[in-house]
Amino acid sequence: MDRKNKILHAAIDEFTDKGYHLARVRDICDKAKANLAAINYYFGGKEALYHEVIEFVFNIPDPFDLVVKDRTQEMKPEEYLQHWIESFLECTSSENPLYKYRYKIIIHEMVSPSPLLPEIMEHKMIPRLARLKEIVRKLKGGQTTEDEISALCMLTVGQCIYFFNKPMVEGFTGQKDFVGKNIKLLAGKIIKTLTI
Amino acid sequence: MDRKNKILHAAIDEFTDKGYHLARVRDICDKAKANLAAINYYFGGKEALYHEVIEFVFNIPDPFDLVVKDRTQEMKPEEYLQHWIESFLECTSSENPLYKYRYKIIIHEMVSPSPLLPEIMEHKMIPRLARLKEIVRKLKGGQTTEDEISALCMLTVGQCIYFFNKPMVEGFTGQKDFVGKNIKLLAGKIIKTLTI
DNA sequence: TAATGTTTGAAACACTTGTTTTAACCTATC
DNA sequence: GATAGGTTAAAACAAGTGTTTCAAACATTA
Repeated sequence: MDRKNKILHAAIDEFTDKGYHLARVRDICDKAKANLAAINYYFGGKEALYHEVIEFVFNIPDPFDLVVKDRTQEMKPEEYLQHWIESFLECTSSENPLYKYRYKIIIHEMVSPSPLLPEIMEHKMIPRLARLKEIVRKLKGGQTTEDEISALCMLTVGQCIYFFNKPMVEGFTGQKDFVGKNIKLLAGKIIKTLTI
Repeated sequence: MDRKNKILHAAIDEFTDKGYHLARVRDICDKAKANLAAINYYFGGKEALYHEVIEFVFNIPDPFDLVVKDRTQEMKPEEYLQHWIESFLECTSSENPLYKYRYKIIIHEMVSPSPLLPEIMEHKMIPRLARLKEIVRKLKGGQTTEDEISALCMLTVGQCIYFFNKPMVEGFTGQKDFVGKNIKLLAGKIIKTLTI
């Protein structure tokens, strides 16, 4: 792997772990075994590097995208949402860090926004949530209000994303892999939020 | 209000807003109109000041405590949980910042832990979650597994705490006070997670 | 009032952090 | 091999950040 790519991947690690503000360019260079000046040489600065990290991370296809592919139209809403929720939970407990990057970035941006949040919001998050909304509307039928659709979507996301809270889940259950062990149980409960 | 108290309250503002690492002692002093050296004079340093902030914030009685008081034993689990959830949602949308402090600290600690997280976890959070667990166990009866009880509690907290995400909720619904407007709707959905 | 202890304020200190500079080091092309 | 263009490395810079210093100001009490 060339140096630029090594820096990019070290940056992904650092930014997803600490968030934009607490990430340190010196730590990124150390991880990449690169000189401090390399970030500015290759990327133009911390913010520009973060921008490339965002582009990379939000283009990683997650397990859900792989399962669903182009079958969105032919899938029943229940089936689609079942996959959506299980994939989400899998990401929170997966050994593969690739699947966690996106959500880690989102969580950091929600708590300590970077200068790039408006862009991420507009181009990465709103479109994704809009697709979820569409499917939930299909599931619930025409008589359901817009507010109720929004509420259902957010309750679903809230239930899933909470399990990225490693210290919380471990502190509360005393278990290291509670989510991985209980994906079916959790997904079953969450899908009921939507179907009942 | 004496200077020490003014600093404490400015610190509460700053720490709950930015979290421990991104809070700036200079900003706290500016807010309190105090000299930079005052923090070290009165409190002994940034971390010691944060410690006092934690003690203060976690001792503010929230709306739930006020309603329930000593009636925990005589209340039906359903009633107790109904209050618990509605109070939580009220905190997320309340005009009164007092009720938000605790949750803001928790969220920051989960995402970017401070040196005080282990203490907060042990003395402030685990006991509170244990009480919730107890009530949920009472509600679900003896045949329910420990993992299912834990799952239900975390799904409940996850649903509630998600609504502290101002940028998320506003970006997704396009509304400034979605939660305040829809507390009953949201609480109704969340309580179903537990009762069905 | 004088003496004592407490509080305040300006400056400086030591360290961190993103960026820039400048020279040395490759490497491909003629 | 000489040259030019791209790459790397060490050092320095400027701004930020928690802490400390020390003398002045203030308040309290004998």
